[in-house]
Amino acid sequence: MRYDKGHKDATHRHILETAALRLLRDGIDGTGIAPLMAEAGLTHGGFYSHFASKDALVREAVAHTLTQRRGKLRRSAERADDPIEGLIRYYLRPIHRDTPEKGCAIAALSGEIARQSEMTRTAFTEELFGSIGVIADNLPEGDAEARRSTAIAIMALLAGTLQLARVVPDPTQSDAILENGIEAALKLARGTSGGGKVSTDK
Amino acid sequence: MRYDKGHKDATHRHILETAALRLLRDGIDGTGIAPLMAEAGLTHGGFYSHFASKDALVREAVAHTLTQRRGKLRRSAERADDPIEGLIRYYLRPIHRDTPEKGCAIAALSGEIARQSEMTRTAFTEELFGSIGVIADNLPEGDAEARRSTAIAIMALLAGTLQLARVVPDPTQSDAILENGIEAALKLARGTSGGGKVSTDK
DNA sequence: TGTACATCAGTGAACGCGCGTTCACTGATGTAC
DNA sequence: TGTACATCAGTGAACGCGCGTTCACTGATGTAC
Repeated sequence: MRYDKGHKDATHRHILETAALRLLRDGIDGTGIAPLMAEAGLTHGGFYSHFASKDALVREAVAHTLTQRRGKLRRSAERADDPIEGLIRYYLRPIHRDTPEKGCAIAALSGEIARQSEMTRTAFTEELFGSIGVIADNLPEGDAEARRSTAIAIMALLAGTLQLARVVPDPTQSDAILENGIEAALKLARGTSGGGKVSTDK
Repeated sequence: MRYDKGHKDATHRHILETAALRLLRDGIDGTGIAPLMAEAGLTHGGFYSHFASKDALVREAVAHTLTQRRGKLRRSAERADDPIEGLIRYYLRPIHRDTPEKGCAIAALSGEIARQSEMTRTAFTEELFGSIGVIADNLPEGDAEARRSTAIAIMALLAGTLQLARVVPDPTQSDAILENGIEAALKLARGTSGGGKVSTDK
């Protein structure tokens, strides 16, 4: 077809973005090459002129979406009066539970990523620590090392909370899990110095 | 063959236990009926005289293993001087990260369970709250409601931490995540009243 | 006690299907003359 | 400016394979007589 310059790159990115949404929604094993390419408006044969393998796609798509979402996470903190509270409440929004393709790749995929090739796990780890860095940057107290430690725990708590909220079918119970996760994350964020505004002060 | 009474029940349980290990190790999509039955020393055709479907097996196997492990979790608390610290340290042992079939089904499977039938999610939820109950029973302070809330957060933090530790390929970094999870879980467990023995008191 | 038969847990071939991957091909367009 | 050709992103049939599920069958043993 001899498309104009940049056409292939645009297609590549389009496949990547389509893949990211499907991976978040259906998981790695649940995402087939042929249906994915069809959703991107292409036929499956062309896939291998863009990616060496499904594993390579997963690696690239997950890194792509995590890098992109990291900016959204950062802005959710900047937008709020209390940055870390803004970030936590943004992450645990009901829409991020109900629409996994809008939610976090760490919550949606870390269980499956743990069973992938070391190359994929390494790529994921880099992005993971990028997101942890955004959390650390918005913590109100402590030196860099202490904030990093707290940020790791908050990341684990947020991802774990979103997963449990997705498992529980009853909406009321699931909402309570999200609210509970917000309170606990704030407690971790505010350290040993106090209960914060969410918990009932005396 | 006309096996003696109780033989079928024994086989059923044997399949269930073999399935639980494979599910924890390979995930739901990664567990095939034929290889599973072969590992149990049977042929795959017999599967459907024991279970109505793969979905039914998953439901039953995950419930089975979670009920069983709940006892181990409870004993890990009873064994320790500080029950909740014993429980947390038991859950986040490196062997539970390195050998998923010995670890927690909530950490290994909640990502995939979120995509299963509502029937399976309901069964899983019941077991989930059973485990949360064990954590709540071992918390040192607060009324029943407060302990339950804290227990939910600790459950999410522990499962999230184990998942992140499994993703990260570097052993030193992964160990640090586990240690960090222990500290954070203890902080949540000990509430607003103090830093506890793990964090550096002044 | 000895024989005939009913039972039913387990067998293994077969089903249609979707998977990841390969490959000979197409055909629109940029480039060379 | 007009024609011939090279390029290469995308096509679609085909590959072997493992999946979940079905089903006619086997054969050891408990039971009936």
